[in-house]
Amino acid sequence: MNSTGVATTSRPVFFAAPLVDCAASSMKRTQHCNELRPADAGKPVTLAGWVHSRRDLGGVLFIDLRDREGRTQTVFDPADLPAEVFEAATRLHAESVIQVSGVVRARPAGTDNSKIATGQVEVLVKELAVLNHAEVLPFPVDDPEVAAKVNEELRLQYRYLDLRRPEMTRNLRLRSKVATATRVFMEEQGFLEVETPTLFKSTPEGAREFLVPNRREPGAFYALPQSPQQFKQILMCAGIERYFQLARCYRDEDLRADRQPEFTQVDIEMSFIDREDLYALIEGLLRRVWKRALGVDITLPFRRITFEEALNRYGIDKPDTRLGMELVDFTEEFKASTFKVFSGAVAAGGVVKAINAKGMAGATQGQIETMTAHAKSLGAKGLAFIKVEQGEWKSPIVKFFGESEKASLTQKLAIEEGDLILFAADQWLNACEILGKIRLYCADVLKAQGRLVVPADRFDFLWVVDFPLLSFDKEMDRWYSSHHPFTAPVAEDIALLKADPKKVRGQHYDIVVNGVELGGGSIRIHQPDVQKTIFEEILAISPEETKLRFGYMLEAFKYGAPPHGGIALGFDRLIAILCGTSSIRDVIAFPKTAKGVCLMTDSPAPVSARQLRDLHIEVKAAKKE
RNA sequence: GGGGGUGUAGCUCAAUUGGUUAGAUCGCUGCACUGUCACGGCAGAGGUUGCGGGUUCGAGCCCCGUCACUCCCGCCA
Repeated sequence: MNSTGVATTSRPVFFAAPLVDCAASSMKRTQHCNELRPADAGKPVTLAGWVHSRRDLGGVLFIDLRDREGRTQTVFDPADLPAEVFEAATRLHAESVIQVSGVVRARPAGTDNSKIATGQVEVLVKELAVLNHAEVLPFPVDDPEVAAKVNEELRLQYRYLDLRRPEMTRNLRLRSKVATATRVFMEEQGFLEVETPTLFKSTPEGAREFLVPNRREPGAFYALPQSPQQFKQILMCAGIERYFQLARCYRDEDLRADRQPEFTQVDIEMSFIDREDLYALIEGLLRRVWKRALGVDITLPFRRITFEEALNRYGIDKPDTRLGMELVDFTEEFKASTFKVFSGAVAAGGVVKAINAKGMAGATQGQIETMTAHAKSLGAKGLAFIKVEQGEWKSPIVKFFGESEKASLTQKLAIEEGDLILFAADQWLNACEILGKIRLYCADVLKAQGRLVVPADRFDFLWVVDFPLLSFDKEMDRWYSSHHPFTAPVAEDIALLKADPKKVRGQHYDIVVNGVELGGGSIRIHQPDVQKTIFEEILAISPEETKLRFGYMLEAFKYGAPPHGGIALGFDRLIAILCGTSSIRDVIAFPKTAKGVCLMTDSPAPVSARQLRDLHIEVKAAKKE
């Protein structure tokens, strides 16, 4: 096949490994498909890749050859080729894998293609090897517009075709780049990457776990870790001082666009630090990542906002500060209002808050109903609003407002023609959360109408701090950890632990960008007595239970535990933000559906009776037909 | 567990609101074509309208059930 005597060039060969196909092994590729330029004219080359498109003009045939790097046009001229080679080329389908040898030449004047990087040259083919003949595809991979709209079910079933699309390849490439940048940065900062077990022990707190049966002891199970939390703290006790890991984590909860049953965290833990050290570390890491991935210089340090302020101004603990439309408090103004819904809420210890959805006075009945449903889902009776149209305030409640109340609203909300004002009157947290949800809904509506434009390259980072350490579960009548039970209280609040648990702030922090919770962490408790107090007196876990579940940790803390803290960043979400996609499925090579199914391999799947017997498992549910 | 959306040719979508033989683009097959690059031209094939019931003279369209995908709530310490 190598009759043209294709020379080995001095250029670096893209893949050093030999091709598997024996027939073609004497003809390795010399360049990839995004490499040839006019300066290469006259060179004998060999390219390999997928048939991206074929243009058969009868006399002359063009095939665009594609590999991971790009595309190159190849030309088959029957005057120059044995009939059977030309014939074979005319029969090629899209996505067949071929290898061609030939000579590079500049394209004839006027036939350059400015859309591709190799558009000034082409390869005049002398030899062709069909390495794999592709059947007709279930969906096109060459047309970005059509391919992007293909039913996700098909894309997941034929994921290897989906991943050939340049958009998807780009995502995986960026993911790899960020993973490497992370490792390099953490290494520079003196961190050790330590792997922790994925066969762990069940820890009933938090997310539902995947259990792994074990054949040696009937009824005993491993669990896949929700995160390496406990191992990384024990590594601090082990004197590692600075640990990180790109850790795979598993949670058996219902899925979302940004949640998969298995996902990756950039997991970090450090000894002898306080919160400031951690903020600086993560800011440095994210600056490096943004620079490497997007070439963007992000501004440091990040803004900080307390949990309370985040709720007060944005109605959510992960604010998207790009959207404006901040919540405004009117508790004082409506304390004595004749509108009983407002004054009554204040009398009951609640607040009155409002937002101005600029330019949404034309909201449809359906949109108002959707917003009302949001409010009701959080326990509100209804949703009060004012439409400002034709210089008038159109609202069922405006008749209750006095002049000073109206003036105050106009001033504090900067009300103008075309605005929509929305109110919430309830207990503080609830009122904030209602308007927080409505604010996001309004932003979506305004974005769809083109009235709110958020630049794609804007990234609003912020630290959310001073979370309450504990939350109260009314149904269960007990306190539980807002974050996790190893979070240290803010030092000056420790005295309040038993007296007023609600007021205790945790040394917990979340990193948020554009309204997405990218990660969170905390300074941990390293004194066994404080930890014991939290477990037994606050969380009301019995000493026996504590010993059973966390005994090894409390034990480890007895023998010299350094003060320590850490954080975990959602790696998939991080990559999704960098790629500008809202679904992490687009940045995971082989994701699962919303029901946790892999459509390509058809897992999960039944196992044989023998496997079950070995594992001492009896399946009682009825078999599906 | 609950709510919304979607399901029609290999792909992406139509089908005048229950009425004749379910259409179009791309793809596919065939013909012709020597400078295309989303090649262009001519012709053709391709359908259990997700599946199962029901209402009706008549159902892609209405009703009930079911399956799959998707978005959201609950859940995710």
